[in-house]
Amino acid sequence: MPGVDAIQAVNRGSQTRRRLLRAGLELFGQRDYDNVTTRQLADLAGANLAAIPYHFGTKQALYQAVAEDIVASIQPSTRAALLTAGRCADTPDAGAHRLLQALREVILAFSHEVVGVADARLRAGYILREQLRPSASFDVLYEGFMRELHSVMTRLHARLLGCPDEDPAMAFRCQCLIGQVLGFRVGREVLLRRLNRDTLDPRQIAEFVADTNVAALQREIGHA
Amino acid sequence: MPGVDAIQAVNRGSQTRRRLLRAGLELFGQRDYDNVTTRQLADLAGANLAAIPYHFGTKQALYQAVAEDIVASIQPSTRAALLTAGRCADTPDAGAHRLLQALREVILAFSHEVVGVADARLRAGYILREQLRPSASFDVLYEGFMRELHSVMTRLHARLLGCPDEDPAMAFRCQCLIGQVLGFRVGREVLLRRLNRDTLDPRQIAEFVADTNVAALQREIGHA
DNA sequence: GTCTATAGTCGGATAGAC
DNA sequence: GTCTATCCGACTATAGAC
Repeated sequence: MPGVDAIQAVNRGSQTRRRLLRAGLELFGQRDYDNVTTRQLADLAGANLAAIPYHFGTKQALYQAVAEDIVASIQPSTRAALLTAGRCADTPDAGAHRLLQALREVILAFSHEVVGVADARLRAGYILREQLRPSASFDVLYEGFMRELHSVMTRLHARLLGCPDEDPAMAFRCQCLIGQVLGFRVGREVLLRRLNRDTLDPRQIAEFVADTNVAALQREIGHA
Repeated sequence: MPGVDAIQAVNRGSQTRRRLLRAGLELFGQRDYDNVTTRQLADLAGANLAAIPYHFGTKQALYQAVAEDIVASIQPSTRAALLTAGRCADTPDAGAHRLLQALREVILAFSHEVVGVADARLRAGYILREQLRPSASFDVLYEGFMRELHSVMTRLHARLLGCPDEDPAMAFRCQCLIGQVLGFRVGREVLLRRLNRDTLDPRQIAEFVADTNVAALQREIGHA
């Protein structure tokens, strides 16, 4: 049986670990890997420099642990929206209205993750950097989230437009849709300058993207 | 009058300078500022390490000179498309067909710059990094290209939809459009995995984005 | 203009006391 | 588990010969 001292030591250790992960998200979300020093990570976490090799082995391993943490902290509501939409796309007699509704929910959830939730800026920063220069963390992010998002959206589009799931045009449409959301994150500075503002309302962005795309699809289906 | 030797020295110097700029685009387009060393720049340019301080003063100054080079090397055809479209948006009696045609040309030109031309990947890499973490180079890029692109697209949309230029919704739409193109650059890895391919055809991307957006606008106008 | 050699700084990781 | 002290390597920029 472990003594009280040992248990306290374990708790202290796991808290240091958590604070290092938090500092990792904060710093790697804002700056490139090589622009973040182990000293900054340790300082921000209120930990000692040697705590990084101790808890993670290397700086690189801490960086990857942050990716796993990002995947693990995706909102349950987003997971639920993807699950519902996936089922909906698999239901043969689902009508256009229900498919569009599901797509709308997925876009809103994804937008919320990218521009809405508390750490959205940091997490999106980390993910975008991984996209520009994939490392081992990219697989974690892809398998943990992106693959399913892409797959569900593609199948919804295929059903709505009466195309096979494998039609490349469906993947292209889906890529455009994701790009629209990411554009508000990547091109944020440009948009702020254009609008002469210094903030953007995340909900407004999410609803704008969802509404314009759903409306466009509605017109496209009606027209066909 | 400068002697033959002096002229040859000047030529050699300006060629070294040009090769350093080229190496800068190559390396800063792929990696973050701090992930590129002056040694790598000098090696790739076939120049000496000390040539960087000599020609540019500092590594940072070389980095900024690359931004100016990017703006300067935007295709004349793209400049022409923007100019034509801007004039078109300012012509009070321009019909929807002409406005849509102009928009189409601008999207094609922009897509070509981002995914088509020879150094598109490198230039887009540089610009995307600047968007994620703006430095002094961001102003160069914004004033040299982005502002006009955004402005022209916004005005075209405003005319097409009968809204005032200042309507934030027009800027939002424009942002979505730009995001769609950038999405194929940023999310390239994800799309390739989804399609189980290892290349994408730039022309296909450009025409896909242009066609889907123009068609959607046509339906929207017809419907209103 | 170009080169070699070097100064000066800072980074990640380790060793070993507590 | 945490700390201090330290090693070793890599980087930018400069000095000064050619």
